Amino acid sequence: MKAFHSYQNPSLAVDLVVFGYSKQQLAVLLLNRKEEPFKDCWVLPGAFLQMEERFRDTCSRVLKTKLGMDDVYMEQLYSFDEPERDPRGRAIAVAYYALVNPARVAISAGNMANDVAWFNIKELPKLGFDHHAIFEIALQRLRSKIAYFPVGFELLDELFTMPELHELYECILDTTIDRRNFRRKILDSAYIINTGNKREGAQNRHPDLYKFNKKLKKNSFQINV
Amino acid sequence: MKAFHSYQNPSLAVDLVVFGYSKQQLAVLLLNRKEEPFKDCWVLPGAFLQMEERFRDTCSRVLKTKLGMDDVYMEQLYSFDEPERDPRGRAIAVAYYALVNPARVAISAGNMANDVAWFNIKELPKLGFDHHAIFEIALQRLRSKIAYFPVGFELLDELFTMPELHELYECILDTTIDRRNFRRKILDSAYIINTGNKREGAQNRHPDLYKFNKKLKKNSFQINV
DNA sequence: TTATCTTTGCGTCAGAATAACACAAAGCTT
DNA sequence: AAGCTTTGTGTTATTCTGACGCAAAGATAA
Repeated sequence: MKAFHSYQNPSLAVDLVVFGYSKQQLAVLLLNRKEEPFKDCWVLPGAFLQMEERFRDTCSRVLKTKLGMDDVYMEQLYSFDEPERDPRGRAIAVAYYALVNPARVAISAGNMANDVAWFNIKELPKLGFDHHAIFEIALQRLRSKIAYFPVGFELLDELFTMPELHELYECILDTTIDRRNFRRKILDSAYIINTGNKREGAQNRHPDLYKFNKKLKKNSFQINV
Repeated sequence: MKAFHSYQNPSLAVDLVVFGYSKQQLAVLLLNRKEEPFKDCWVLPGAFLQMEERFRDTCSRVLKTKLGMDDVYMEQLYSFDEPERDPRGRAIAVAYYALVNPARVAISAGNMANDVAWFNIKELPKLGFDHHAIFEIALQRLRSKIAYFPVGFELLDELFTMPELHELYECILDTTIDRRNFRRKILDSAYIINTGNKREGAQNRHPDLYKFNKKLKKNSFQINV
C-alpha cells in the first residue's frame, strides 16, 4: 500500500457491509480506525486491491483477517466514485455486502479488544468517509433481495425453525408480517424443507426444524411489505 | 491515456451498453475497433477514466463524442474485474447501461461511416474483450427493471400510444403479453397519462396519445413473463 | 352509401393469490 | 387438571390475474 496516490489512476479499494443476525437483531460489522483520516471513527471494513487480486479475493482477505471467516456469502453492490469521498485523494470503492452468522464467527482476539464490533443497524454511530451512504444502499439491497430470493438462511444456523425465519424477515424488512401467511408463502416456494425433527428445549410447543432446500422448485417468491 | 499500465493500480475504464428501440426492434450500439487488441472487432463503446472524472462524466463524454447525445438515461450496472479481460494488462471496467431514442440521435458524420452501428440484439456479432458478458448482464437488468419500473418511455418519443408501449414490452421481454391485461396494469399504476389527443394518420382507429407521468401514484407495478 | 376488415378501447368472468382471522394441538407453569 | 403461551393448520372474503368477448373508430372496397 506504499503508493496510495497513483498519478494516472485512482486508487482502488473494496468496502464491505457485513450483516449479521443475532438475538433478533440485524447488525453490521464496523471497524474503529486507528489512522488518519477519520482516526477513531467507525468505518466499514475494507482494503486496497492488491496486484492481480480480484474484488472477491480482497473481500475474502478482509473477512479472514478481521473475522477469521471463510466461505461467506457475498454480492457486489455498487461502485462509488465521488471525488471527495476520500480526503487523501481520488479513490474508487467497489462495495460488497456479506451475510454471516455471528454465532459461527470468532472475531480474532487481537481485534476483539475494541477496534471491531457489531452494531445494531438502528443504532449506528457516525461513520467515516461516505460509508453511511454505502451502508444505506446495502441495507436497501438486502431488503429487496430477501423479499424475493432465499438469502435469509445465510444469516441463520443450518437448522432453523419457522418462527426464527419469520422473525428474521420482520427484523430485516422492519415490518410485521402475518405469521400464517408468511408460513404459507415460504412453504409454497419450497425454499425450505421440514427435517421432521423438532427444536428441543423450546419454551412451549417445540417448533419443527427446517433446512434450506438447495434445489428450489420455484426460483422466486414474493414477501410483500 | 499515455500510461495504460499503472504499476500500482489497475487501469479504470467505463463500458457502455447503449440500448435503442426503433422499428419494433431492440438494438445495441457497437463500435468497430481500429486498434489492437481486437482490431476490427465490434466492441461496446467505452473510455478510460480521466483525472477527477466521475463514471457518469466518462459515460456522458462517450455518448457525446460517439453519438452527439446529451441527457441520456443511464444506470450503473456492475464492475468487472477478471484479470484476463484485457490482454494488455489488468483493467477494471465499470459498466453502465443507457437507454436512448435513436430517432433523436444524430450519430456524428465522421463515425457514421462504418465504425459505429446499431445491432439488433438478436443478431449480435462476436464481441471483443468480455463485452458479450457485459451485454448479457445489461439485457438481463433492463428486462427485470422494465417489468417493475417505468423506464420504457426513455426509449420512446415523448408522446406514445398504448400499442407502441405494448410492443416495446413484448420486444424487450421477448414474449407475448395480452394487450388488454397489459393496458389495465399500466393504467392502474398511473405510470402514464392520457393526453386526450390521438395519433393522426394511423392505419385504422387512431390510438390515444399518452405521456409519462412524472409523479407516480404507485412506485411500482409488475408485468409478469 | 354500405359492407367488410383491422385496430383500438373497454368490459366480463372464472380461477388464483392474498390478507385477515379462527382454532386446536403441544408444551410449559401452577 | 386448569390456564397460559407458542406453534401448526385451516377457513373465508377480497383482490388480482389471465383469458377472452365485443363494440367503436377508421380505412378500404363494392
